[in-house]
Amino acid sequence: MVQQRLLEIAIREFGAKGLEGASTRGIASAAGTAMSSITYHYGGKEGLYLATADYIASQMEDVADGIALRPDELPDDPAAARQAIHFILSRLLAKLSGERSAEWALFIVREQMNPTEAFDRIYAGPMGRMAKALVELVCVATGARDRQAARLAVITLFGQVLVIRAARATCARVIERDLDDPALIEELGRRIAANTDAILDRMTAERQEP
Amino acid sequence: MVQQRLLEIAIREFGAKGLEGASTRGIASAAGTAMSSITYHYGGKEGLYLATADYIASQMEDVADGIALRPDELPDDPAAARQAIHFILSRLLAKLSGERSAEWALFIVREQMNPTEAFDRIYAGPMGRMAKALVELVCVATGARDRQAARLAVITLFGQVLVIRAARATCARVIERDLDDPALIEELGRRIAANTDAILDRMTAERQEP
DNA sequence: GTCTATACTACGATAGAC
DNA sequence: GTCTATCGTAGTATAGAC
Repeated sequence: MVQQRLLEIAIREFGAKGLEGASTRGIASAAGTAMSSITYHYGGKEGLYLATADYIASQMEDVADGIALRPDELPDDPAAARQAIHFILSRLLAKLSGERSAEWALFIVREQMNPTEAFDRIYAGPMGRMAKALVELVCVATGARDRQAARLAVITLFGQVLVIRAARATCARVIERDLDDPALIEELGRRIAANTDAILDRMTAERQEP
Repeated sequence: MVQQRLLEIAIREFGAKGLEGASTRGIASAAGTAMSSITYHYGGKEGLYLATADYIASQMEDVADGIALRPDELPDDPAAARQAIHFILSRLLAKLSGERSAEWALFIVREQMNPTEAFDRIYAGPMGRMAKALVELVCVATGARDRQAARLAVITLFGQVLVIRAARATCARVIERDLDDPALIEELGRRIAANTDAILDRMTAERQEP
């Protein structure tokens, strides 16, 4: 399918060079088609850019696959909530450390720092649902009274996982090992899980004596 | 100074569009000079790109300013080491949450995911020294026997801070408040400090019963 | 040291053949 | 639905005026 090939290449090109920097000619020729097919299918460069964001959002569905994210599905006892947090974070780590995430990571990070309509489309998908679910789960797991504390905790928990992708070269130098080694990622996952438990324990304690 | 103006604009342009995507004409005209002055001063586009990396590294000196990073200057008792970790992380948070870091952040993140010689130059500066120092400090603070555990912890600690820049739009949506608000950043700093203590405590405990 | 002038390649959009 | 052809604009590099 021409359209699918165009979108796959577009993720890489827009990720590497941005909306302005990327060239429709380059994308089209890499996809083995004529430039004018972008005009035909997406109306132009901006149209392809937004379609790429939608495509990324749809690709993220499998990260959330099998995870209960709907507010009414979330557990209401602390232990189960904590387990759900561990599950989501380990799923995210598997995704972010995988080779394939490298392709759309730069696209998303660019939108994170300089959001356009494309970010709205990405966040409207599994990403936003996962973020909302994590806040709820942290509230349940720690019995937090104010949501604000849970929100701050969620972004620090997420940061622990994000770093393997967003600061990949630094991680490689600090750890001095091949980041593609599954054993290393598993080790990092255990570290993150232990950190998460330590953080949630402390937040539970904070609740008693603030 | 023409060269300084050129470098400031180059950070933004290369950050937004990468080496290929950015245009020397665009950089030169935004800096109010002719394109050929880039050829004169830096030999061409690649030369300017590497000079931009050096410039970023030099700009990072003030993040490390006043922080003891030389191996022989590091404290050797756990409490002082822990305090030094807190100090470095809070300094990093102040820098990464500040408006000015937005400019070079994309340049660095791009190099993180797709490292070139430019990353070597950046990492050779304060960034690499800070990473090395953090590993040592975590070892001292927790009495860790193996360095590998300390290395993994350092990248998760760093991730907590990095997230405010690398996933800025997501943070804004999760927290539902203005990320430029200094009070919010202070609140986040307290959360990170508490998390860090919880993590270091747990690592110290892990050492006794592994 | 900074500029203009020039040569050549590549860009996005569009019209029209098939 | 996919292609080629063409338009006007913008890209890098280089040579040379001042």
